[in-house]
Amino acid sequence: MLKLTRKVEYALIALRHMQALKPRKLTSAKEIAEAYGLPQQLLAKTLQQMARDRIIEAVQGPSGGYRIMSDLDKISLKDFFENLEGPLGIMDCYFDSDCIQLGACNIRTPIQRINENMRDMFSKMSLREVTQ
Amino acid sequence: MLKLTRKVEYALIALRHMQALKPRKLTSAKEIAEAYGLPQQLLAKTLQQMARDRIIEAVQGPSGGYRIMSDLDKISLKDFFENLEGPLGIMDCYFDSDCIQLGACNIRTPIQRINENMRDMFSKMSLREVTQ
DNA sequence: TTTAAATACGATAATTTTAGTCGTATTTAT
DNA sequence: ATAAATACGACTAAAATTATCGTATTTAAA
Repeated sequence: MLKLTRKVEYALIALRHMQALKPRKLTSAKEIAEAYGLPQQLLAKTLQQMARDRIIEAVQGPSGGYRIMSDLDKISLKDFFENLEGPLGIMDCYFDSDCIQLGACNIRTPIQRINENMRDMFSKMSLREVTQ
Repeated sequence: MLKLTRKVEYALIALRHMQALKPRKLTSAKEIAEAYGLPQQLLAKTLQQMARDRIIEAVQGPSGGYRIMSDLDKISLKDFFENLEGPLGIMDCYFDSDCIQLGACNIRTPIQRINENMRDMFSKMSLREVTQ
């Protein structure tokens, strides 16, 4: 429980892999997928999303690939998680609010408190701390 | 993401409901289900599990029901969550360990660090804080 | 002592979410 | 031109979650 998805897992593995390379050196989705036994296409999508978020840079064409672009110290785990998977919280009544009751619900406030604690905690951890 | 399940949600709603009652007053699964529009049977299972964990006490027979039994101050959210849903962590390679790679995996240590932070955070919050 | 209202709980069905694949387009070094 | 890479929407498969069903047990009260 309180699990995050494979997308995040693959993203972390890829970032850690890239960080071990010489700066500016490119690596491809194929390379990473083979090195860690990950599904290449799914990994590729994750890399593409990180590229959109400008965490990594994509270079197209043969001998293209990806490389780290941002300063990972400056990215919080909270932002990283939320970029990949949307808002971070233990229940989603705060985001899609299609919950019928709301009126009757007696745990909105406490849940909000937990969410804040969690977001706060992940705001204070940098992506670097995890990938280094 | 990082969501917890309905079981926990229903448990919190029920606890909060019980806490608003006079001490030792019983309330039934049916009563709670109707008050908050929850599926009665699923709620009942959750209550039964809490009863096994001795957070609440079950009284059988007609005019039976449940009432709070423990001092909610003394129960951490971590224990509460884990009783209901098993070990708390953002990935489960630490629990079922049927992960094929392990050797190749490069994020075990960082993930462990995140898990520890999270468990630590929930260890420091009491169930009472959430239900009061 | 029968009845009815409650808990107890394993098994199964339905639903939703997550994970993974496919197909095709685009880019670009060689 | 070709081939190797990224880009990405649509779709399928698998897994996890949520909900229901059926039946047993307990026990207060008529």
